[in-house]
Amino acid sequence: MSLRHAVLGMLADEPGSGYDLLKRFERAMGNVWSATQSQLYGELGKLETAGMIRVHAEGPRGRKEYEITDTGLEELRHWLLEVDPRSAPRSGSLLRVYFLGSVSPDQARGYLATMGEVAKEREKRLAEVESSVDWDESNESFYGRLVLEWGKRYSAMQRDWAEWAIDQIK
Amino acid sequence: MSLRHAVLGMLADEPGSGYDLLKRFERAMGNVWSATQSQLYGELGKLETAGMIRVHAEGPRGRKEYEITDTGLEELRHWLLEVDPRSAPRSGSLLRVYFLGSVSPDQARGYLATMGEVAKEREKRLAEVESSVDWDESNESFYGRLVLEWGKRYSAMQRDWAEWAIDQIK
DNA sequence: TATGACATGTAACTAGTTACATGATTCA
DNA sequence: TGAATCATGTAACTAGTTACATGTCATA
Repeated sequence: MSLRHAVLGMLADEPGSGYDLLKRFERAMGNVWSATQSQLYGELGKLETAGMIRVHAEGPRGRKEYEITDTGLEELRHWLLEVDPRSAPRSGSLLRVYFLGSVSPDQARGYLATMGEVAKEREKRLAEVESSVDWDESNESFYGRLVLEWGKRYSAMQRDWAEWAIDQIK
Repeated sequence: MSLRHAVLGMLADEPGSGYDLLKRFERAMGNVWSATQSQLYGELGKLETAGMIRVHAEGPRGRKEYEITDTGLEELRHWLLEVDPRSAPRSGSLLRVYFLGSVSPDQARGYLATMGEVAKEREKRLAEVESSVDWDESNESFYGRLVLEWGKRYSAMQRDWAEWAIDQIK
């Protein structure tokens, strides 16, 4: 149950409405987690019921701005420090590679080439994020940069691997 | 819906029972996808109803050995070649990094160190798989090796990144 | 005044997890 | 004969997706 913790983490950085959080998912955090609008509003409701967040301001158009409570902060820290971070790996694109024996070598190379392209696009997008975000001295910026660097290394790895893999298919 | 395709892909390599497939998930494919026993048997039932697999032999203890049908092979190829492989990224361990500002620098370093350890364990496990599997000339072996190489590169990247990240925290 | 961004919610579905339940076969 | 492994299934739950539904506010 990580959406819950993503929401708590974002609200620990700064309060915001469901709409705000959705933007933040799309923008900075989209690389490592995503959520649909529907799921997000549902989770906000549950977190409020559980006393982990509370409405601290209301705005126009029914806007409800949430902030994290002490209970919520406690839950966030518990998750960060005491819950085993290992999770079931789930990579659809790598899963496909296993089964490329079911198509022709040319088609297999084509698939791997697409994987390489996707990695390149990702690198490009991350470079844009890097230059467009104004990195201040906040914790959010600091750890955000660590995650960004991870994304860059990951994309580069994937690109190199895809090129290598294409060469392996005679 | 990738479990369905994982099952089709495995049965395209060779027929097997639910129990067999479960072993294969744990063993070779665990790095990129996993499934619970419960989910697997459910999916086998649905695939049989859909005419994508069929029971081709029965054994002791109610064992049902499935094989893929032409309809199933068609579905597998469709998925491999025509379905956009991009999927929502979902990395719980990286998500946590975003929020390390909510704990002390020491605790943050501790978390990153754990990530590095996990990567090292993974490298070790993959090395064991590499030496224990008998890599023949089959397609399954060939593409399996590509995936294994990906895992090795991924783990090495993660380990290096974790070491770098720890150094960033003053 | 109409368009686009802001803003929230619900219903119905698919995917995945955890726990329970049962029984057969092998082999030490 | 007892333990490990083989083997399948169901029930109840949580997580995530897609589609629908509604309305407000700013501004061009």
